[in-house]
Amino acid sequence: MADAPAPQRLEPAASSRGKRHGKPVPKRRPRLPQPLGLDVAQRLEALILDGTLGAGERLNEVALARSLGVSRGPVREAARALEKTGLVTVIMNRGAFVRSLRLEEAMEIYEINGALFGLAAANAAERATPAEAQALRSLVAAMQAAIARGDREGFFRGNSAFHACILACARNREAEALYGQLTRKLLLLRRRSFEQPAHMAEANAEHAALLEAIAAGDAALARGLAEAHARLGRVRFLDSIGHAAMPPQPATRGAKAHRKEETP
Amino acid sequence: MADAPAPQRLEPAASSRGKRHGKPVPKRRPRLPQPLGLDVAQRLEALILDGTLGAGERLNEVALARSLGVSRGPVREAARALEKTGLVTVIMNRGAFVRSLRLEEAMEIYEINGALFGLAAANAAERATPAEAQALRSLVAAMQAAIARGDREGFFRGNSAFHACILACARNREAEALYGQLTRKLLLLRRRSFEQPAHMAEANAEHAALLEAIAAGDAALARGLAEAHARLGRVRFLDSIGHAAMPPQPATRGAKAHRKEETP
DNA sequence: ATTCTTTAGACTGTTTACAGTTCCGCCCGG
DNA sequence: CCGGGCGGAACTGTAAACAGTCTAAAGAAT
Repeated sequence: MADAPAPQRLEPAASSRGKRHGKPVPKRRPRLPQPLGLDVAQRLEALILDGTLGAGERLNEVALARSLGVSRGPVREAARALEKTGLVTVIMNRGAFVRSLRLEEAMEIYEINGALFGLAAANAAERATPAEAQALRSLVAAMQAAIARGDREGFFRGNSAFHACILACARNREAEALYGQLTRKLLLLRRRSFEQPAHMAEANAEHAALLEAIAAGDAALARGLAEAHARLGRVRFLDSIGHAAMPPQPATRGAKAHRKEETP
Repeated sequence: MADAPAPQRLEPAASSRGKRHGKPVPKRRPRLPQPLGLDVAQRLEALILDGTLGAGERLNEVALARSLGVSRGPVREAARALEKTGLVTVIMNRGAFVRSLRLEEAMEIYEINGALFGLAAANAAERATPAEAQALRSLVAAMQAAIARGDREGFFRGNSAFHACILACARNREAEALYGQLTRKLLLLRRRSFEQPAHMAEANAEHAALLEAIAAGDAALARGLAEAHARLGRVRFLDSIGHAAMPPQPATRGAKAHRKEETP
């Protein structure tokens, strides 16, 4: 009995909109150039990938609306958008739930990402400009420096930038968007990138080889290296979480999860 | 100023809900098991792929809502969902427009589809059951029959089923969904599949070879054949529309399109 | 005649209100 | 003691109302 049977409330009192002194987020928004729903969606996505909204948690429309200072409409739109990107699941008459990525699905996404990355690398080898190749080179150097000083976060950022840069070199906007979306989805599982130093060094060596293949214009080699990198990245990920299944159930913080919390 | 300064709104015909004698679809819907927005999205998608909603046309929320017998909320949701799938573009304060796929984007999608299909074929070679192989075989036979009797529609259905079956054999739900989505998006461009008989025969020969590779469990060969099939399919598509650019602009029917109709 | 300004209209973005459903606790009968 | 209806609260789905924006046509000035 971790919590009282009382209904969970994000806001304690919150009787109505009559009082004006304690309201948390009633601030006027200064002419947003984009629809509110999009903004809300981005914020919700950040909240989810950030872990503030735990896996399996329900997105209470009214609570979120009050918390974000908007009405339910944009929140609904945002939830539906996030459903399309796969971050939440919507069930009729029950609401939107933060999706918990099963390991199996993550493996599927890794496969797709590998194919996409291989395609991008091959294209990049044929189409990348010298400037882009140089950018890749400096990114690899930056990652090496991050590894040397044990900067996991820096490595993570460099890694993301490196992959994104290759996708950009491929001149395939669709693939670029798709890859970004899938990669974000993977973040559902590995909340925080806590790679081991050995892993980082290994990955960056692969990066260097791939970069050279691209710079040399060898599409076939680049593709092979990229696919191998994706496969090895998957293996490294599995290794970093214990090599075996380890379903993400022990991580569910029971404090927030008090209902059945199933996400079919 | 007690007298109405200007509160009286002159009724611009067909604006308010004053008249309702000619309402086309006010019928009560019998408890739909899915949210209305989803249903509306599916109907809109059909309308778009069907060509009823021409390229570049604006989706008038109120008109569509009345026409479908629902309110604007679900229509908005549907439009946003279709935006996520890439069938429409939404512009702030201007509305949702049926997207016209440029040839360049279609080529990008063809590339992605090729990578995805290659991945699926390789997996299928390793994981397909004998029953599934048999299903593929009968599909190829059915397509052959359709070709023999000049049944373009039948061939098209068989072709879709064949590809979908391979994706299903790959045991990668994510890839399956993605492939379907991308393929549907391609339908924006080639409204009606009017392949030439020679094209159909060529494609089916490739199907047969691919099928054999999958049945034999040769993943590498299957992947190569699948990717080649995708590439050749792209070439055939280009050939069937004139081999050159031919931008899809002449299709804008002026009757419905009275504005500038640009879709950036 | 042409161009700039004004002004009305239509439509989208957002909010608010209502109806139906689901879920939880509670009471009652076995 | 336990299982099964029963009522109420909370929440979602949907509809309608409100407010701001963009478009476009009409009028005035050059």
